[in-house]
Amino acid sequence: MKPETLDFFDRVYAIVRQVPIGRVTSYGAIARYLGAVRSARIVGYAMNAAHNLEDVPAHRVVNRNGMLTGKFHFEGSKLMQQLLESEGVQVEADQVQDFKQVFWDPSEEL
DNA sequence: CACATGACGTTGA
DNA sequence: GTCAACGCCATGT
Repeated sequence: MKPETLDFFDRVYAIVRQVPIGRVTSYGAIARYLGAVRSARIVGYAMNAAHNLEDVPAHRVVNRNGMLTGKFHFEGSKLMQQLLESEGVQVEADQVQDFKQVFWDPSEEL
């Protein structure tokens, strides 16, 4: 692992950790906040790496569509939805309901 | 060193 | 409005 990359990952983790309960954010929003608008995919990659870290609630991070794209990467396919619902986020068909409301933009609220 | 892959996003048809 | 293709950048082989 390269130090610089770790820094990027660390930044992503920092943002995800600061996501309020009952709120979700998107990979692109995080990438944009970090100034890496074109690295939205890398954010997802970071989540994959963060998969082992308990401090990083990856379940609060969804794609721009509000769809739980990474649910398959969790232990159980339903775990992600379960966690979100447990926090008060309505999820249906692997999609966050009222995504516009629960959406948390670090660039605006942080 | 070059090729293929991926928890995404944007643009064009 | 939906669907397909391209681009971006880090990782793994």
